[in-house]
Amino acid sequence: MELGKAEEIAQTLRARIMQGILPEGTKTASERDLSEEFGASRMTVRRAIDIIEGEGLVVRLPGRGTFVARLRDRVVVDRGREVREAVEGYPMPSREQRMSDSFLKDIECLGPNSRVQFLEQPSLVAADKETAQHLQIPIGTLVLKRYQLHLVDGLPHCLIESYYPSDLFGELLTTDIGDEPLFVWLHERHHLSVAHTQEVLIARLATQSERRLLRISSKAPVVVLNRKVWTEEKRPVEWAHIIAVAALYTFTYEYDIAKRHRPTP
Amino acid sequence: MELGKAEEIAQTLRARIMQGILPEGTKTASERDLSEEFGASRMTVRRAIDIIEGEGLVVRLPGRGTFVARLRDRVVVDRGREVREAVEGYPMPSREQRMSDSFLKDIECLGPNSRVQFLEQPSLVAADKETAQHLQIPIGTLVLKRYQLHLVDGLPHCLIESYYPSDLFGELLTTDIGDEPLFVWLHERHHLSVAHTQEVLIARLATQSERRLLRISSKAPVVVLNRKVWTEEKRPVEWAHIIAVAALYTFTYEYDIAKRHRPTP
DNA sequence: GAGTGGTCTAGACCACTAT
DNA sequence: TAGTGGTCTAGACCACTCC
Repeated sequence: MELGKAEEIAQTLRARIMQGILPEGTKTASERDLSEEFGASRMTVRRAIDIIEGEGLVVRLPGRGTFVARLRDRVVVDRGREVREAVEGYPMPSREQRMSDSFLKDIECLGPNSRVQFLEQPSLVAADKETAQHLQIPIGTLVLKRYQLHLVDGLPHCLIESYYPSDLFGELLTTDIGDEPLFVWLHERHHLSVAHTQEVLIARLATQSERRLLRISSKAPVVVLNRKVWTEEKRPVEWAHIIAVAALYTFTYEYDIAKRHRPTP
Repeated sequence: MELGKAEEIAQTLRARIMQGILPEGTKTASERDLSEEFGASRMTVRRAIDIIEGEGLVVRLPGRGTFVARLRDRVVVDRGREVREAVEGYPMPSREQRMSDSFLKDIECLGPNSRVQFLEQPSLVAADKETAQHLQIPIGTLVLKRYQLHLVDGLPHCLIESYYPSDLFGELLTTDIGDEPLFVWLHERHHLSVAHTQEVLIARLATQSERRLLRISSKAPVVVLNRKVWTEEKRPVEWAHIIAVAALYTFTYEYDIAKRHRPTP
């Protein structure tokens, strides 16, 4: 098969990383050096690195260099385990690399070496049309807004913009719950249990502002995950917009299939 | 905020599409014309189009031109509806744009104007290590392999490479079940019901071969969905590797949260 | 044959990081 | 100050589609 020059270079670099010639965390040769080595222009080398960056093999840090990604850092978001646990006999997916293994710890959990940076101070804002609709409240109602950047080992992993009904969560403006998961706090404080969630996933290229915050290049894809959480009483208590660096995440969904064996006519 | 020139051009094009100045299906100005209009080099215009292509706003057809994507063509893969149906009172996600609304119709279903192209004739192949592990059979066991390209309105949407135990599905080598869903056939023929599934999603840039088959550019992301399906008897009956053009898909997952309100210590 | 997107070149300047 | 990645330029040739 005919390969472009950039694709050829990408394959060579890929092989070097896979074979351990370039170990995890290593700084690769600079783009200028690589263009000399491969007899290609720098733009072509950049396209090659774009490709393997999109695959999550390397991370680019402006001003510093390009580094081989630590594969173990890919976060496994594991959903529907409750279902699996209820149905014995199905093999469990590999546990290594797992950062979160319960909904409550979740994508928002703090793993080792990870931390959360608030991009804005949590505040009360008027719900726009979309937020109001999802939280089932009138437009303009005050809601608690949080805007966070999650980092692992200092590397940005995801952006979370989330909205909560202020009557339940408003006191978080003045109260610090530390590392306690939000929904654990909700149960202890208001005796409300989260019971149901809907997640809508889309993958696309990052926008300029997302790229700046997540420190990724212009060709790196992100996964946009819009999450809605309801309590047992069917009250929406969270509407979150999560932007995750695609190369750093794996999403696992596991669920039972309805006993309905024919498509509806 | 400081925007690059490419990002600026992307925003302008985005606005033209959103405001209907460039309606769905319209052919946009050529890259050369746009570079003249914006006073930018063609490479910069290409990067701008890369961006909005990654967002799914336009589709590039080599030799023909760049066309405004028909947004309604984004396929909504809707999972976990069984759960929602069992829990009354939760609002249903919007139905418009929905192509598949049941697992059995699923990502493999044929919507209007869609068709499946077999890239290889279905055949019996020896299971490699990965396939054998997932189907819980010895390495080298013969399995039925299917390799398909799914198109909607002539536009490639996804690639599906799937493996099935040959004792159950082997006769499909010589039997054509037409449009009947595979698992409906399985139930009618062998009285086996699919009961459980696991899906692992990753988003990344497409490889060269994927790009060729799916006719997308080198910066367009894809969603890789590895799916495993079990019967009620906990027997794996499918191991599938699905490559979907990210810009053409939305994945919706909806499920109940276990009644466990504390993270494990 | 004219027009299109796909790829590549050989430079250039910038902002940032490290020393 | 030297090195890095980020961006941009003004060309070039190719394969493909359409007329």
